[in-house]
Amino acid sequence: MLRNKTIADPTPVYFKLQQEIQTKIEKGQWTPGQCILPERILAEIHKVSIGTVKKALLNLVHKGYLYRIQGKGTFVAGTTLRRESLRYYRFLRNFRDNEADLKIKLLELKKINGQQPHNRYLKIRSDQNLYEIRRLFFFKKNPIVYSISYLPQKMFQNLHEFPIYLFEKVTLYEALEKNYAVPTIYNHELFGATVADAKTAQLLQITDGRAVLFIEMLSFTYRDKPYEYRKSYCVTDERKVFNEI
Amino acid sequence: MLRNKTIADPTPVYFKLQQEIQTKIEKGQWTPGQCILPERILAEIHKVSIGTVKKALLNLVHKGYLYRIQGKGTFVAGTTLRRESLRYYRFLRNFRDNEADLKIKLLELKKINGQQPHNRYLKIRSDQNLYEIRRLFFFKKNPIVYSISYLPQKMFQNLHEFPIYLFEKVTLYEALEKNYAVPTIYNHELFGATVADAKTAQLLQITDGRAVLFIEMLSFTYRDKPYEYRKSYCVTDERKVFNEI
DNA sequence: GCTCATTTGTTCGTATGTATC
DNA sequence: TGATACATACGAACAAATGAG
Repeated sequence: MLRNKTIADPTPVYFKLQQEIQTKIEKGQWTPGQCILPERILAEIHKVSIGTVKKALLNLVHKGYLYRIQGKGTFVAGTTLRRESLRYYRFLRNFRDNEADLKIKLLELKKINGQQPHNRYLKIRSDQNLYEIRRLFFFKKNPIVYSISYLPQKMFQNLHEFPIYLFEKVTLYEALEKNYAVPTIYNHELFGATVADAKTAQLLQITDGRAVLFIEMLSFTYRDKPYEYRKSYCVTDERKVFNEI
Repeated sequence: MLRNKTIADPTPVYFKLQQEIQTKIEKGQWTPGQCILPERILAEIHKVSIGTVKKALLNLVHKGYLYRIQGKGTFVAGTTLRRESLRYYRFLRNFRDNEADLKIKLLELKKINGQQPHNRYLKIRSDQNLYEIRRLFFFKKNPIVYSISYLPQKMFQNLHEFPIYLFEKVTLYEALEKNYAVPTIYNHELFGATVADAKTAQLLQITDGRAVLFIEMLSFTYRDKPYEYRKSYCVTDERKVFNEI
């Protein structure tokens, strides 16, 4: 057992181990915060050297699946750790402004029939039904964002049975990660300017026909699976949407 | 010479080597595309093991400063390699659309006095002068973006002496990287919706007072030094600005 | 506060595989 | 084919952080 590699399979040993662990995390068999087996044990089990185990684990640290604490152990990471490369909106007046603290109000959560282009974006059949979540975000009592989210019912069963505060106290992605083990890996966004329609203008307390920022967002979880399509209308006179690349 | 570490300096050897190489690249002593010394030689020079050199080099590969080709060598990377974590705008109609190919027209390049908030954003004194670059971006003969860039004169001396095509054939960041060795490391952006003023509306060939997407961008090079402040006005009825996070 | 077992972090050295020219 | 350079893998030793007793 000096060499686990054969001529037929050029896949490095560390890579196989790395993939094995990644899969366990993606399937939810190893959950965020959990301490995994120490290097030494993993090396014994897989009959490889410590160095090989180290390489596999460090690669997964780089990819954001694990984090390590010297003297304590190796742990499964949650979305928050990967969030340094995943930025959600912040609202600023200018580049030196402090971040605005937003309050969330849930307007409506209901089941709706599948529709286009939503289902196409979510990569589900057109007859699959959706959850529709309408929310209003406030900055100091003033509404500044109105958003409508669409999620596959099949993926988030019984979402309507959760208490309302779940959607008002934490961001949607935090709620979904906790309750459905669906971490956000990356987002796609489209930015545009549009004119507020009557309903949106009323909700955002602006005059009908004013220019608002329109953002379409598609959020992806593991294996490039889209799980949320969201449309947002933002009042940007005072505060603009901030993005750090 | 068994251990290079002393009690007084707990900084790992690989980290010092890593920083040394990174500095050489940042200062332009080692330029993009250049092949650096092989592992073995670096190990001899610094009197460390191959493994330690490897660790330093692999970290810099991960940070985007180097790339390695088995059997050939280790090379200094250009901005393009780091660009996977640095996205510039793309224009799409929807999430499944193909990217639009834009043509650039330089409207004006002139020296102007320093002004606020520009100089503050660029972290330069208020008496330092600027270059102002006005450009128009076309998609199939139709203007869709009007942008005004501000750069520190001191940092880009003789920029006005470059031929016009430099600003029309390649993106501004490519031109700056090539001619001034100023690679883009990250951007900050502010998105908003606004109403086109008379001049902007005329340039973008839209009716006065229509909603346009307004983007403010601050670009940073090494050591968190801002080098460009840009304001862009985008027509987004057909195509929206795409962002991949 | 101290000791000690555990765990990760760093460094070394060696051998072999594989890609490039 | 051979020389060179990077990639993988092994094993060993010690440093440094953690937490329990």
